Amino acid sequence: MDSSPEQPSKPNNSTHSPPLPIPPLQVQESPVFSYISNLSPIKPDKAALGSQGFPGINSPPLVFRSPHINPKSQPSFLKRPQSAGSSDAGLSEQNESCKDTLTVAEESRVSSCHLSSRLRSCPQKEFIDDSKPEKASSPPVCGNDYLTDIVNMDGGDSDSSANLTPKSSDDVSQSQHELLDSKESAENTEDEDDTRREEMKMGAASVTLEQAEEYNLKDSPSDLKSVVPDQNSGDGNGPPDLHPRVEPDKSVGHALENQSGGHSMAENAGSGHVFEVGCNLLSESLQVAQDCGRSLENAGVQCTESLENKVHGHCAQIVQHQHGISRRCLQFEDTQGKIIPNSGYQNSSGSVGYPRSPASPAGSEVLESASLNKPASPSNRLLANMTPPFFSPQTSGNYNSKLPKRSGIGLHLNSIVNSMQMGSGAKVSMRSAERGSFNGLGKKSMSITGSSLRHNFSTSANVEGVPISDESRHNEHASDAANSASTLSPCSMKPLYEPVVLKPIELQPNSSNKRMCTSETSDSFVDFGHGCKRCNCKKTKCLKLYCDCFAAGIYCAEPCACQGCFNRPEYEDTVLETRQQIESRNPLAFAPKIIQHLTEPPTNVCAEDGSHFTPSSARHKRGCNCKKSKCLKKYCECYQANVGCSDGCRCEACENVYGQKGEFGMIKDLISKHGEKLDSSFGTTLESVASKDGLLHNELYNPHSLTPLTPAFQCSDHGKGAPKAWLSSGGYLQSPESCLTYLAPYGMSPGQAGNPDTHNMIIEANTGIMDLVSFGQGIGYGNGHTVNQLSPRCEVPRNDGRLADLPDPQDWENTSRAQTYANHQVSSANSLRWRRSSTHFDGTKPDEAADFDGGLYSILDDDTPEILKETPMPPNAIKVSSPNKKRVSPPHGQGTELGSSSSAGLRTGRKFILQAVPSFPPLTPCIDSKGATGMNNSQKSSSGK
DNA sequence: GAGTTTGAAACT
DNA sequence: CAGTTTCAAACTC
Repeated sequence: MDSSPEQPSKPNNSTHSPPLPIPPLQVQESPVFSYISNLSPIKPDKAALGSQGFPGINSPPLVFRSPHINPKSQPSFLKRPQSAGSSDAGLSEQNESCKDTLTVAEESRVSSCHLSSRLRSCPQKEFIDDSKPEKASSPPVCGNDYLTDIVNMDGGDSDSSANLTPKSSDDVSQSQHELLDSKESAENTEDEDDTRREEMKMGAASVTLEQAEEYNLKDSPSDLKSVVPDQNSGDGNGPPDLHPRVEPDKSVGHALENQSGGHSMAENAGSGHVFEVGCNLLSESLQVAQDCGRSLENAGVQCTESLENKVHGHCAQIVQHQHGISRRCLQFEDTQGKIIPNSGYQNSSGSVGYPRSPASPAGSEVLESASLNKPASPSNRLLANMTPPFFSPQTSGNYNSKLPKRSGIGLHLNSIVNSMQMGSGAKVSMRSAERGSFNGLGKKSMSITGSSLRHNFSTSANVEGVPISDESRHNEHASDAANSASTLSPCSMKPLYEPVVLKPIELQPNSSNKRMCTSETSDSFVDFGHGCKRCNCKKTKCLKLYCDCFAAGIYCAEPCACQGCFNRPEYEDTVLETRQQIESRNPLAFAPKIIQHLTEPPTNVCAEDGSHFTPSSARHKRGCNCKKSKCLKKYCECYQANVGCSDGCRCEACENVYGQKGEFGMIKDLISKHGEKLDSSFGTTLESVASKDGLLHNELYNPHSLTPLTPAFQCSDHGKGAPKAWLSSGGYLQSPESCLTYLAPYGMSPGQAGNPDTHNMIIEANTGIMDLVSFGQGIGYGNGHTVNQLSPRCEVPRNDGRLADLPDPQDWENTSRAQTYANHQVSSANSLRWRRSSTHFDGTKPDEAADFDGGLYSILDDDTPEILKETPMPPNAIKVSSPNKKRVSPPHGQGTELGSSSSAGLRTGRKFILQAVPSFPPLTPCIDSKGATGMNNSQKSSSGK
């Protein structure tokens, strides 16, 4: 702050001894860097290294390419996972073994195995982090542990959890023990299994199992889809459609890895899905296991004990791997003290790119989400309470491992991580969190997380820290961008963080989560760092948006070839001031440029490249202005982000392979149509729902919901392919602008909790449309809610389909308060930002925004929030048909509430959310079956309440 | 590696 | 708000 806005100039003038003695290395190495690197939009390629996040800076990273880094990193990620488990192979084997072993008698075990395997895949990566932080203790059972944790967490809340966990947990525990005992035997058994497999020609059986799984998955509501997509995306296998994921284990693991590495963003979006999916998977897994068992039986497969043993052994091994990973993570944390999270971050970034980009966005998100789930940890529990709905068993099921990790993640880490998602940032955040330093601790770390994080954290802290974590992350990211400059005051940061941070568990988990990524990423991380591309600024001192590092909210690091760089921790004040100045001019300046609308399922094909990324889901906020590149070169931001061009783009001769201008319009139309329907349906439902404050609160406050949502978005984005998109998506979600973070909680939690299904429905059904609608609704309230609403979390659907997932009323209250608080803060801060953003979008092109994607964008962005707040619903929004908007903003006069008070906003948001839920079902039909399923759940929840 | 092209960011 | 300039990345050679 010392530096007044002018300071930026200082750098210029003052020579720039930019790099002062500050050992760039430290910085770079510092978690912050990793975090930054991840976050930094900067090219993921090399970026990771030294980037450090700005204290106040948001997580612009989303927008950035950093995610791309993933590609490079991906390998590392992949390696990690692999390494972790070599686990992948192990998993696959395990899976197979599980199949083999699936003998009827052990269906339960099998289920656990499947779950574990699935989880494992994810977990391994994620787990690592989580496990670390939380504890290596959770040892073995990886997935199981997670499950157990989750179960515990969920406690009585989640029925599904109860259902799932019990078996899984028990089985797992047993199997784990057995496995552990028989580790040695396990290897042998593996071989045996293989032979037996061959002998048995399990093919059929396996096929049946897979089919069953797939079937289950497919059947499973949107969650499954979401999950599947994510995974797929992650793997790259991705069945074009949603479910590609039949291969739960590997796919998940890969997805996670990949996501973390490159797809993170897309996957993040997916991650949200993942959570849901995870939940679904859990339930499904159980079913699948049963089915498999049946099928196997039918097939005449005979599972010998040896097979079982083998399976268990595999599981145990996996677990061990995880543990090992976790240990590593823990060690890192312990030794480094969480510093390392960077690695995770990077990974994530890599994945996501970041997050989200998303870090492995997906992975990171997943991890984060997992961490959320982790609630097991003390703080986590709070989260758990919150999370249950989201993470509840279901999620745990698949992602248990993942989730659990997160549990620990707690708020800060998560938030940080999220912000970092993209990468290194997480580490930084972690450090800061641990240090409690946001206040003062490493500027870097603080800087990295930036204000956004702080805000988020603060909110989270207020909230109790628990729930927010994940959400906070997203929020943070989102908010970060907005807040980054202004809000960031460290002071706020401290308080917020400390509370949250203090919670060791959470932090660790977070860290772990990140780390998981990091741990995995760590390896990759290094790669990233090296590979990361950094800025090469010569005249801007790296204090302008020209600088990718700066734009990404990262400090420049060694990899950078910049000259006279002031974008260094040493010049934190200057950096912050500059940021603020820029934000003052353009609140969205640091916001993610790419927004994922819903999540498209992973149509994306190749996650890795992101080339196939589902452009449809993500779009560039402002749109490109290409005239000569035809949007076929990296000159085009849209193309660079692996997203399609939208109506908002002013490009000429657009040939964007990810999607050309016109395409988006169709979506709008659909949305508008659907919107109308939704509106009508919502109207009734919403009102009815609205009455149910509890739900609303839950949704709003449900932190879990928050995080999940964002992830989903992220995932949806590019997945792997597009770093920026990723980031953007992830960031987007998170980005303050997106409001998602804040809103996300709303939409996500409440709505999700209540309507997870609906969300899914929505998302799946109309990815684009749905988003809009949901956004509109969400926006109305909270702004970002829309995102959340959209977020897959909704999908997460509790197995129960119950809204009940929502934390206990008390918790909710607390959370709600916290959220409200956060909301206020956020809203206040964000509101401005959002408004700004909206002005941006809207302002710059109000019409456009409304019209085309803008609508979406606006919605997604913060526009909606503004709208909601101020009411002036953009015509578009209305057009969009988001009934919510119409009703919400203007009519009820709630507008004031929405705008002003978080509570009001929440209420409205709740209403919206609820409405959204009901409405979706109708819509869904068009969209996807999934949506329908989701609807059912959501409806149930809504109706039930 | 140097130079050109490109489009965003910044400025007027 | 539009137009111009500046900037750094992307691209080409």
